[in-house]
Amino acid sequence: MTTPNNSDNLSSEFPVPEVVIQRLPLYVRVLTQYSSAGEEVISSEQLGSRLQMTPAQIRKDLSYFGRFGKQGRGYDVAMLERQLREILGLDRTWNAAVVGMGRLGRAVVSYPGFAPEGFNISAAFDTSHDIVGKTISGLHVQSISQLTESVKELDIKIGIVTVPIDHAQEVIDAMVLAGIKSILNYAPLSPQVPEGVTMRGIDPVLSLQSMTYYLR
Amino acid sequence: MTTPNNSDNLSSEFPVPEVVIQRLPLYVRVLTQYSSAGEEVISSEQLGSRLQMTPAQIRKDLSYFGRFGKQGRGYDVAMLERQLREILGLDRTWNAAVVGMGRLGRAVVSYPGFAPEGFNISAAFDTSHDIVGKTISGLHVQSISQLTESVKELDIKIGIVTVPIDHAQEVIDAMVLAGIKSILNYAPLSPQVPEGVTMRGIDPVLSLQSMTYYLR
DNA sequence: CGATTATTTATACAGTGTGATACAAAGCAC
DNA sequence: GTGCTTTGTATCACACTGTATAAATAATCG
Repeated sequence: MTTPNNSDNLSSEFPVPEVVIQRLPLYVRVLTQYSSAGEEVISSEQLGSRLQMTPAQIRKDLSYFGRFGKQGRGYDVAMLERQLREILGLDRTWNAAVVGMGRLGRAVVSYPGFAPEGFNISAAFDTSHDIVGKTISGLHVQSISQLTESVKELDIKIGIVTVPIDHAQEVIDAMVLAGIKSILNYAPLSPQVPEGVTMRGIDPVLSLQSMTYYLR
Repeated sequence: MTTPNNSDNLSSEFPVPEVVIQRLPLYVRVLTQYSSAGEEVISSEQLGSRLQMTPAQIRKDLSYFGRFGKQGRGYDVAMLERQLREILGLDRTWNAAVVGMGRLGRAVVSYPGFAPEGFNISAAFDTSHDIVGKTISGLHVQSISQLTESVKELDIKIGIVTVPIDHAQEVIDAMVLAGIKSILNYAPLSPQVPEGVTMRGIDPVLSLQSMTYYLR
């Protein structure tokens, strides 16, 4: 049985599988689209066909957190979106710090996709003295030694790593030391992080390298 | 039993799980590091500690493709790297086309991480007449209508999508029509692709949105 | 140089976790 | 109230991960 306690399915009672958590943002995205298309109700069938998943998979994922649907009708789009955003912690904004203000870091801080989703890049850091002190995209670039201080001052909860591979692990260590618990890593390596710190890697080369297998 | 045929473990005989394929590039990466550090032999134990995996996991993954190790010794670094690269199709170069020459597309074509790994961006496309005809990072930007022709002419096997979300699906459809079987998608949506086409999404917002769950 | 010990792979086996199927219960429409 | 739709979940099936072990190789020592 997937749900060890059949009397109550609230999320905090037992761990929700990581895969499920990773799918929730997909649901949110589709719900947002449906909502702006003026739809008020959506079925697991409709959600599933959009995401190429079985309807049952979606129902089961949602059942980890409660009962959101109406039988014979489906899910209220606005309500479900609101609930899922709350579950994921997307009903507020989050401050992030970018470390590494080279080409990649500049691209990240000027990427317009973060802010509308509630992710504010509120501080920028680098190790090189050539860059520290400059202002890039409205951000004053600070020395990495100021990281801990800024994290506290600006309530930064997310670290974004855009340094070259040979500095990545030390930057990540510094982030962990500064109390950051969520790290988005653009450097092409698999870093070591302690328990309790969540890491996600963005690595297009890795994606390409696994696709070529199917090309031969 | 995971290996339905115990007499022969060669890859082509039965499907290798997708998760395994996605881990192989990680192994290649660590092997490359070990190799350039002058190490000649590596154990599944060492590989595992680098990637935070159990040694048995690694041995089992490798066993899908053959017997590469020597008992009591480990794996020959150079040999295993060569074998894995061959399995993944990384023992050659691949040509890719980028569609969408806005901010993101420009960042992608100027990203220096692709070429050293054998991925050459050999053509660039856009829909906007403002951009078509310009030269960006040494690439002549063509109209999307020329895609099929270029794919054949330049032996392009990989498509990279960097258009805004509202054009992404049609661009992907065009790529599929042009015979492209591997697509790397930077647009924040879950596109529909037919069987036989492999898709990988690069979406930092999605990654952030699943990490915030653990922050609350 | 042969025997013994240590190491490490390859794999059988077991347990866990994830996805699909099936159906009873619940709501809606007419 | 009857029939239709869709959810929530129990059950099943399968894929994946971890444990344990036999076989093979290397290293050590008498």
